[in-house]
Amino acid sequence: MNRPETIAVIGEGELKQADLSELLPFADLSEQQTRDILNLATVHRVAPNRTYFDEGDSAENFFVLLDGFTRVVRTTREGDQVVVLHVAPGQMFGIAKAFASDKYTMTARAASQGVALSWPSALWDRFIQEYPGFQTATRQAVGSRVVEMQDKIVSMATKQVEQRIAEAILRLMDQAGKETDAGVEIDFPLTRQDISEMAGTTLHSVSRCMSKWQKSGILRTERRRVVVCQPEALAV
Amino acid sequence: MNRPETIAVIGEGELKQADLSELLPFADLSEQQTRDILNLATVHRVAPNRTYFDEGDSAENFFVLLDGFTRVVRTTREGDQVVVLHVAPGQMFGIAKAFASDKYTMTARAASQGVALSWPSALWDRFIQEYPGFQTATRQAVGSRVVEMQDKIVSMATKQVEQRIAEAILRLMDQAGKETDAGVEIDFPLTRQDISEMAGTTLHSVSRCMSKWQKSGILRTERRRVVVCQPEALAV
DNA sequence: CCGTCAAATTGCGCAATCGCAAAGAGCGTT
DNA sequence: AACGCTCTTTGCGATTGCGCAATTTGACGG
Repeated sequence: MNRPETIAVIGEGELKQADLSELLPFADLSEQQTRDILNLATVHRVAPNRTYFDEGDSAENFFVLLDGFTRVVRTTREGDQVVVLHVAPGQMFGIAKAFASDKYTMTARAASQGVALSWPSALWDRFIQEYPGFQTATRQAVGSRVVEMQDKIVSMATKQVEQRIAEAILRLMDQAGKETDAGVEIDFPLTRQDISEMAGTTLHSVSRCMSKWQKSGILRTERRRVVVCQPEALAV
Repeated sequence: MNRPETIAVIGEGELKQADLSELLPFADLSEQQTRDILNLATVHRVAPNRTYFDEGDSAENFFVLLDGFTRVVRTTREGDQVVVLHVAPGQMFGIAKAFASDKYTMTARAASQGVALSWPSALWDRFIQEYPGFQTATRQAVGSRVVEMQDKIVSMATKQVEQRIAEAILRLMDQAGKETDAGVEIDFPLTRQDISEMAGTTLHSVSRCMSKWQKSGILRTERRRVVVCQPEALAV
């Protein structure tokens, strides 16, 4: 994995080509190309729980996440939030252009302090034509997100709450797992409410489940922190 | 809407450009181009409940549905089927190429007798380059299906079974509704089991709901047939 | 060090929905 | 016309998971 923090820390003026070239969408570019792309980019730093963009906004930009995790969320008329998918560093999001849409259909909310680059949507087609890896990267982005959504639908249709919670945690582990001596820790603050929004249930059920797992030693939790000790026990 | 049956009925040798040009992916083409595309196409006729392709198959072709309805389905290890989305005539499906994938991730099963055209996936990139409408059409196809999946996820996470069943029926109405004097009829055979797979519930719950609706005059059903009399009553 | 607030835990009752089983109905086939 | 098949209906009991409320815990700011 790339260490995108370096970009974030050193600030816009000093963005290095080396970093960008590790991002999938911009692989295999010349130095000059990389520099051009960076010159067109805007850097966003978003505090936890704030949004990169909101559902219904006109889709002026597309993004690549450099650091932090982002939840892509939909809010119902009743005010329930549902997490439709998760974005990890290195991935694109807000790619309405790939859907021939001029509005974002969901809200992108930072799960933890986040850094992203964005470009005006008007550049989308130009990037596709000029940069060979971009087309492929967008397809892969779309593909993996479609698969993620499929899995979620199947899971919600057929699995019980407990299994769905387990799946949500396993997925977070994959995306944001950090090895520690006690087990794999999920690398950003995570409330029961957050998990319930991913699993499509209530925070109560999540709390009960996780208490039970804590008792049997499968995982350990403190406030907003989760460490998974026995991932096998969560997988069905 | 186009009347794709004409294509189906008259057979491959006589496919007419006029029909193809009404399909979104191939809008705005010259006669010569249309002819070229048709020459490369294969016609598929698929009986109800048979598949165009199966989950895991290598994605050799992409399809455009001409006639009939198709369910795109995923099967769980336990054997439960979940309908992830529905394809109506004129739409593309099996577009693994748009997801940078070389395998189908789902099964496409004909809900009713169906006719589709297919092309080898190898032609995908060529079509995108050569035919202006194709790129846009694929983006729209992907976009609308992503939205459909989003809606489904939100719906399954927040709505009760009864509302989900109602939504499934309303969606079918939109896609396959045929006006009759009694109301809008869904234009292909549809079992309780089918509906339950769409709504993510059991056929029993579907049966109960629909009996209730039948009693209050909201809809009328016979074996495998559904006529919706008061669509407003189903919308929340 | 204390006050305040958000997050997490837990018990209890209830409503929704599943699962099973049995019976009935419609349709095509022989 | 009878048979067999699939689809449908319905009742009932078992569970799951939700909703509410009270309590506890931990973090943060002053």
